Amino acid sequence: MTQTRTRLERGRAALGPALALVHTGRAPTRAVLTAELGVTRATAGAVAAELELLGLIRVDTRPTVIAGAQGRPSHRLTVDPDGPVVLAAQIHADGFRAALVGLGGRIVATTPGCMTVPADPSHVLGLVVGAGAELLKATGRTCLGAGLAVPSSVAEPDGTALNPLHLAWPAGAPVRRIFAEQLAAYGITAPSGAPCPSFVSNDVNAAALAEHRHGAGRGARHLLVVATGHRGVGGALVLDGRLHTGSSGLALEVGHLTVNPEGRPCHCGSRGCLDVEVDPLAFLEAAGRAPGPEVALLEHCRELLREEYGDPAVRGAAELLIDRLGLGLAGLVNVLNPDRILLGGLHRFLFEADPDRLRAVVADRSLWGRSGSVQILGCSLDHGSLVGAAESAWQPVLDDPLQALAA
Amino acid sequence: MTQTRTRLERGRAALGPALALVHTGRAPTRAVLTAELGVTRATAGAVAAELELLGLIRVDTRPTVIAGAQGRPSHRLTVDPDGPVVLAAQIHADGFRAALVGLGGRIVATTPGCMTVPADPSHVLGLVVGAGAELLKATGRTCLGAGLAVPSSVAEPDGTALNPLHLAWPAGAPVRRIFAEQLAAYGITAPSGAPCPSFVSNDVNAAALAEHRHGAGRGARHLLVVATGHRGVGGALVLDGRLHTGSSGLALEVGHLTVNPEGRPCHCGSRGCLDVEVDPLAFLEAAGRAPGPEVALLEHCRELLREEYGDPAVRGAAELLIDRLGLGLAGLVNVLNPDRILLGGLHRFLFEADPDRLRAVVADRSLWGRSGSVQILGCSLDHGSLVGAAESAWQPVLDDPLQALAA
DNA sequence: CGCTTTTTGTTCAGCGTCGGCACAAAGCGA
DNA sequence: TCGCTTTGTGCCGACGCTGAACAAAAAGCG
Repeated sequence: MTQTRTRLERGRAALGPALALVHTGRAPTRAVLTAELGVTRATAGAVAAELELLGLIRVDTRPTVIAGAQGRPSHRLTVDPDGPVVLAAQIHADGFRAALVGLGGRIVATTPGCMTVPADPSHVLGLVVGAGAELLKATGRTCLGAGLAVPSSVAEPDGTALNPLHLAWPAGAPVRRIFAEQLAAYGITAPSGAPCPSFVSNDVNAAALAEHRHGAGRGARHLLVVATGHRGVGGALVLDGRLHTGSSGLALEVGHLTVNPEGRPCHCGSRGCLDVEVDPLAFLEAAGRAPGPEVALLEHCRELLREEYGDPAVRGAAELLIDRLGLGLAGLVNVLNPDRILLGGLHRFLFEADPDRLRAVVADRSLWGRSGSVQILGCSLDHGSLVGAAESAWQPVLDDPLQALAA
Repeated sequence: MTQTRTRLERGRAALGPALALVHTGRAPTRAVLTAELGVTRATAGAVAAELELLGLIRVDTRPTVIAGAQGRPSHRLTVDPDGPVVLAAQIHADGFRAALVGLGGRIVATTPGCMTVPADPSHVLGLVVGAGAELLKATGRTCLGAGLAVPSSVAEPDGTALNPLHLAWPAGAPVRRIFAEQLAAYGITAPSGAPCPSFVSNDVNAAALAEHRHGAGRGARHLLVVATGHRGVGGALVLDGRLHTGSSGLALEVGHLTVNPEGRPCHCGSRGCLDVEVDPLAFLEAAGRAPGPEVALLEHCRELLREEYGDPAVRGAAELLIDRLGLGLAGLVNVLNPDRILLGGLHRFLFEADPDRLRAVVADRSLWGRSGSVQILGCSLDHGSLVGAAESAWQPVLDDPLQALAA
């Protein structure tokens, strides 16, 4: 009943991988695409033409000569800047943000960060989806999917938020269902009119995915991400380009690794957990500073570490926390053996205050710190969780562009 | 130059998956194979015929009627009992064992367990490969590959044993190279005459692979295996049918999780590690028993747990160790979120002494013990490491039978 | 004891896809 | 201006899969 818009002769199977290569910037030209896909030039050409016809990428045939290169100049491949987008949404303790994200992780449009206390899930998700609907109307873009990042474990396959404590939501809130309902309520659908494919994920998981594809995690085979927000520690693992969320979405709950056997009690029943030993409050307390207003806790820590690292109290507190963080990371290295670790939030600021100290602790306290060398870096994206939420929504398109665009 | 032995018209891509299904017993008939592969009956028929022609499986066309089934009886698919084998070898603290293992994890022939102190790697590997050569000569089987399991971390990609402490080998011994050399020295080659494909892996990793394919781990998506041998604790993780060994082969070093903050010092520099808190010596000491001879330590523990569980000292020691093991497992559950855990060695005996206690501890001490339900079982194979070593050697055949048999 | 129904195995035509090849195009350097 | 190198494109042939028709082997049923 629907006309086949293209007669694709070859390259159907390579369509997804090809799009993923352009999406992550690993295929700047058609020649590179040919090599990366391991197909003939003919097939790569057909694939590029088809992706252009689908409105996903642009093939720039103008002779853009690369200096020093011999032979005929290759056609440049870029993500179509006017192509379709996905709706990305992020909820955090202080508010929310909605954005439209194109291929390549490019934020096409975004709301300002909206400050509000996200008490009731339906209400907040209504606000953020409503903001997204405004953006869609204003830009006139087609929307292929929607992704949401929340600061909570998300149980699979039901899509419920198990511990959205920082949001004051009820535990077990059916976030995926509410998100889908709000999308429907605001009339956000797939081009076909079918319900918009929607995805909910933990914010650190989302950020890890974004970093792996567009940030400091590019090229890592086994990427471990550990980050603090205002409270609590989150972890994520990207294995061979795919998020490892465990059998029920609850993997990488790294907040309750013991990093200080004589430490303060944790709500989990144990004591000295990473969650309570290496967070902004613990840092400020160790540095002998007043905690200040809740919203600015993290920024306060960053300022201290940047401006007052000469102060022995600050430096001592930092070193104490770096050592404990290193102990936790070493435990994870022993279990996961990643080739790269990215740190976010306070962990990143602590790391950047004294990179060598953290590296040394991890190497000393992990069994094969020296042999199984692991690279440690800070997260590099400004809105990692937001872009990562978009990534999860892009995934079906990257897996099978034809099917995803038809739906 | 070499004649193509078969004219394969269809099913080339499905050949490997089909063999894997028969290998793991998930395709007892051609009809099931058709459904599992998601191809047409025609393709499944061609695949089965080709695999039979390659001498890997048998298609039994005799009318083996299954009671209660309507319609035409399906042809039964079985692994060819007279087909090719791989050489499997295992080194442990007390000696070694060599075996020939066919498809389906069937041990076709094996040496008795040879007791010796495996001091020099070249010497022991010479002995075990020599024993394997004898078996090959005696049975006249063709050998498609060789796998070796050792009680040590094996670094990738170099194939060196990093901590073969229980073998008194030097750390960093190039086990993979030595194994390949000994295979060449004993004239064990691929049918083509090329060097025999050889693989070295950690013994717990090997056992995990075997359990996943032929034992208590069948059907698990994320399988965690934790086991003790005589000394030390090993872990392994099978993700979606593939062993997760980390970026340099050193993942799942679970021996140094802290399970008793005030515990005994460990050689790793920390204290209260799983490695020293839940092993046979710790158990016997807690039970107030004399350790006895090194070789029989594990068997001694098993006897105690089976015969004298009524003794309050034994029971108390068991419960203490179960609680500590549970704490360690809970940490792993938080990080990995597996859907099944298998326990081996002393851990298995402790678990079987009081399954409910261990399950309760894991549920209580892991964050989502109740929600993300994890199944705990004991290992089920007699020679898991041996069969697992064979599995690693079978892998290329399962991935691409045509290429593997041609090589 | 036929016949029908159900399920499975086999053969064959059709065709979608892909590799390989030849040719054209586009820049560089002598 | 003429090779040389690299890249893009059209065309042919072949591989390998789907689908359908047909055959076979049991169970159910009057």
